[in-house]
Amino acid sequence: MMNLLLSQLSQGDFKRLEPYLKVTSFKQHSVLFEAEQEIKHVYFPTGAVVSLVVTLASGETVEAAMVGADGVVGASAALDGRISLSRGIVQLAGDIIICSIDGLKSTALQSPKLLSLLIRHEQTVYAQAQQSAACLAAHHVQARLCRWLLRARDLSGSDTLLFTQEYLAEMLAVQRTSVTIVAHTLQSAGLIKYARGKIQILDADGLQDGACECYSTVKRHYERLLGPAT
Amino acid sequence: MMNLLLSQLSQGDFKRLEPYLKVTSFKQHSVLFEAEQEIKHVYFPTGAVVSLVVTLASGETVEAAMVGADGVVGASAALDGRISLSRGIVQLAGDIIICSIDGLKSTALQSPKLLSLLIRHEQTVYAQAQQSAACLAAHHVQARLCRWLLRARDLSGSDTLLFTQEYLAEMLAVQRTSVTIVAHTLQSAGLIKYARGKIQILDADGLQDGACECYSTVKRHYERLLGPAT
DNA sequence: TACTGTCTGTATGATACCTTACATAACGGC
DNA sequence: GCCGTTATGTAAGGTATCATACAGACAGTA
Repeated sequence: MMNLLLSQLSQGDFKRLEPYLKVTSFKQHSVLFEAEQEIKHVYFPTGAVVSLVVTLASGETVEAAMVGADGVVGASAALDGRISLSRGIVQLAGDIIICSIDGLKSTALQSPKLLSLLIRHEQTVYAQAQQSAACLAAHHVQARLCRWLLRARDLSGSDTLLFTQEYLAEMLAVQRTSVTIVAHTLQSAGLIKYARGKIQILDADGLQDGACECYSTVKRHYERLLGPAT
Repeated sequence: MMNLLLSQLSQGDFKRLEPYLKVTSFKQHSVLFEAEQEIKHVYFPTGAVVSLVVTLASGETVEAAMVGADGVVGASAALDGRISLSRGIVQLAGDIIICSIDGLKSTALQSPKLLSLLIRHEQTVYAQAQQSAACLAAHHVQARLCRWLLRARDLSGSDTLLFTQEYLAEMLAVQRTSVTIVAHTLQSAGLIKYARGKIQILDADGLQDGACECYSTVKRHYERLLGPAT
């Protein structure tokens, strides 16, 4: 599987970027970078799914955005600033194409097409963050969980997701017991099936009915800016 | 008063941009653009303060970021995409320097300095959005109000702010009655004084003690990327 | 088989905030 | 000064979620 941004590059651009690329496998829960640290690499997931999370002084973490093979992590900071704004963690294990920030920046400044892709992609991530803000303020845990599962499914391309309720709780910024309750509800409704860290999505359409609008809003923004993600 | 981004441009860059600039006054609550619309202009506030808000299907609005003379609104979309991701509203009346998106884009592609400023600024807005997400998820109304008032004070440069509780409630994504209660508490504590849409900040340090970490986190991100805003 | 750690279920009281409703108070126009 | 409008205060019941605690179920290991 390839990364959707890289696959949109011209052959020439890709050749120019290629010397700086290196594929690496990451395990679930790996931390790619911490917030407010100098970053040295840019991450183009191919199989892995990465989340950008804010960490608060209390230790609590809140997810702002999720990126998979449809995007890139750290590109904006690579172009300028060079400091991460959030923590980047691997939600779902898989491969990531790592690129040096200097390689990306020099290539982007020579390739309007690449620069354009990065600028538009950055907007899709921004759109996710602002939608997360609205979602956390206005929507209930159950709708948020449905949204989250659908998003993880889209990015992983699989109906089986390896997440414990504990972990979901952290991502949704709620208590673990709250996740237990709504997960139970969703299972009773026949939408999902889960056991000990393994969640199967049985009825994606049903999940979408239960999800808040944020799922489709984020998708719409993405498709407008970068085309269908298939 | 000048815009902080524009004032960092070289004389040559500014001269190139100048033909596309036009100062306009905006009243409070003006809508600069709606979400998901084609944008034609970029906004450099000088006296005005602008908020970027997400509107949900329910009609509820949630603020993701606030920009004043320290920044620019719509620049990222101007560089590419050309579609707004959120609604832009004027929080506090004042002047805004309007620039055509074509003018900004062509100038930015010729001026690495301007492009760099825009890219770094975009990150400060992203940082606000993700912090808003965390804040809405984890922090109480009182701390959020303190944060919000301090931010509005910084951007307006004034200790007197013209906001009704109704309006504050919308920005904080809570009920008006909740604002009344915490505003009353803050007034009793001698931190603010308010009456019929006019809020005076009496003790900014006290407010900062009551505010959540998000206020200083956002400020720190900004200063790292663009220097002290003074 | 027993043991241990992890994951999930459930219960219970607390609480921040919602929702709705209505009362009071200030301002602006006439 | 009167009156409609807007802004703020307050009350009372409801609810989603928190916080904490503990119990049961499953998987891996010895």
